[in-house]
Amino acid sequence: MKESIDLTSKLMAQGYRLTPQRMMVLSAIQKSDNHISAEEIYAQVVAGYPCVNISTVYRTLELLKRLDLVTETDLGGGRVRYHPADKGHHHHLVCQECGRIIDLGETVLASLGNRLHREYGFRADLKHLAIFGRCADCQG
Amino acid sequence: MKESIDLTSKLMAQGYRLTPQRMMVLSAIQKSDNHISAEEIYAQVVAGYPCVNISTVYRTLELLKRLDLVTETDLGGGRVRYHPADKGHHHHLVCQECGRIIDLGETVLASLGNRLHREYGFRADLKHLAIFGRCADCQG
DNA sequence: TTTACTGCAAATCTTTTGCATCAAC
DNA sequence: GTTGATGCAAAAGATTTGCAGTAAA
Repeated sequence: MKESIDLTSKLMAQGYRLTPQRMMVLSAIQKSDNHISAEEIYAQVVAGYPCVNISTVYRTLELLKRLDLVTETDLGGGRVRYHPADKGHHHHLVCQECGRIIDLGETVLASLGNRLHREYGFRADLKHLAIFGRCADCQG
Repeated sequence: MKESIDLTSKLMAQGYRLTPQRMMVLSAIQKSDNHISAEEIYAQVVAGYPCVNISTVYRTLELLKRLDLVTETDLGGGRVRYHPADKGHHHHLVCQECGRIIDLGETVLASLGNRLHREYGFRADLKHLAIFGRCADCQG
């Protein structure tokens, strides 16, 4: 359980406390094979510990983001999703038809990033990029 | 006033009515030199016609999108912006530091789109893409 | 005159916040 | 025992909806 060691040490290092709620939120994110929303995390946590409040989930997500244990991706349409930071950054192709999320390898957008920097002086945060469209299955 | 001819004919063609509210919403979007939010549109419209309600603005935006008179762009973080469809599609670089929005020409992402289609079979809707990061001025 | 559109108020939905209590250290 | 974290409830912000009155055709 590398991630719980990470959590413990990162929390301790900055004077935060290790609470069951925090462990459960992190664990829910680690367990999900892909991107999970705040509501879904809440549902998972409540299943094991019913009296947890959703505001705690939000506060914990805020903290875990700050500690770089989870990454937040804004998939548009108000859909904010989380995934473990240690699973690596990746880009997302979001199918607007079926909602499927396809991960792109980190390298795919590298040349785009370089070009944006060269031509616009813009440092793109391509880690959190979501590209919308239609996946192969949904093209009628 | 090409756009009001467009509006009139598109409304008539489908049995919709031409109301001052609709004209004012469209005009606010046309006048804005860039991307405008629902609240900003509302503020503009109210300035000229105080009793307009914001729900009418939202309903009108819905209609104008359906009629392809305005384009909606989700810039993330719950920021949805509108711009005239006839001003052409473009991509956006969004500075997370100062909020500035830089438009990219349509061609910049063409090769990316081709690659996504070739390698993933994914038809990317790059018209509405927003890329986050830091603009040249905000890199400390 | 018909019925689509509007204004109003209330409802949603998601996320945030104030505060008293509770528990990790 | 401290004081940071939690649960609860209420607030906030953005958007949607039901409904009765209004006005475009």
